[in-house]
Amino acid sequence: MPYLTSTNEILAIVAKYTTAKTLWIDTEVAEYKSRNPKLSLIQVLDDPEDMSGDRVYILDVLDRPDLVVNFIEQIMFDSAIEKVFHNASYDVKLLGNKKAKNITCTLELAKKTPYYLLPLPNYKLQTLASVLCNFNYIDKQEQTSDWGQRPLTEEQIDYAYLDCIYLAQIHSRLLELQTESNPDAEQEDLIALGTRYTQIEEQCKLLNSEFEHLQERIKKAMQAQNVSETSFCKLTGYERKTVKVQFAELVKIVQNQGINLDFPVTLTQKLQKDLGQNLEQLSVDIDISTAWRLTPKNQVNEDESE
DNA sequence: AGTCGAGTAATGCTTGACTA
DNA sequence: TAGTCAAGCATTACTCGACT
Repeated sequence: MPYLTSTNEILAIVAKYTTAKTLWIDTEVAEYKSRNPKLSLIQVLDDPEDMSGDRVYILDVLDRPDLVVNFIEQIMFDSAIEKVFHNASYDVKLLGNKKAKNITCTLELAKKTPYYLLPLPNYKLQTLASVLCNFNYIDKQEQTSDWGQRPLTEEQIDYAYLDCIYLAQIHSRLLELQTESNPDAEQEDLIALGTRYTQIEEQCKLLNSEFEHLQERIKKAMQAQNVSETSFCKLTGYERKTVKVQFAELVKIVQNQGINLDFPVTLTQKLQKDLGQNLEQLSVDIDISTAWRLTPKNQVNEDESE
């Protein structure tokens, strides 16, 4: 895990990365609580197979805006290079923001994976690494350490490069899960799917009804007993505020005050009916969409059907 | 601490089955 | 044919969790 501090070395490796197809990237930030967090490290891996860390380069960019700008322009803005991050929105904000191209976020990939295929208590990098790739004993202590200090400790460097390794491994496992869970709709076995569907339908109903019932009872009971927290759950109430006005009054004030306010209003069936003939004078926008609905058939038993 | 998208719960709307 | 009802959607207002 080469740790690079010299300008020339960093420029050279970034130049090399411009020909990469995919890069796995993580950053460490100093003063993250302040209003102006600054980049401390950019860790880059260009070979997902590497588990030794030899291919993770740690670029020290603390107080080196020139190097950061160079990285952003050479790598982040290049749509030919796929950049993989965990919770990309955080890192990308410091690395070119909206103009960054071709970003992949493993957090989003993981969340998109159906829960039953990837049942996890949370989607932290650490959790994904241990469940998906069997990396246990991950120490996250350094995450909140002082990334603005120099020299960095050995532990900090170790932590910094390991995150990239986890990232690449997680990414590849997530891609596997994705292909597995997104089969070609043309090729699906409708019989097998239907069998499974009816198989769990009854369980689903039973569980759901009990679950919802319990939820209601607990809510009611906690309110009645004035308990806000038990060892199982907590109950929080909040006020929902909705501001309403009569339509006629709104129209009047907009006209009288010359307020620039215009937006489409959905004409519900009731409104359409109320408008009656007048509807024809309006230049309505009609949006047509198809909603698909699955209705299970009651499988009739062969013996009973006669 | 700050951000931003995703999740959640309540509420209202639409639709289609059912009835008379 | 019109009225009623429940299931399923859509929308809204708010919270949560991920990163450092």
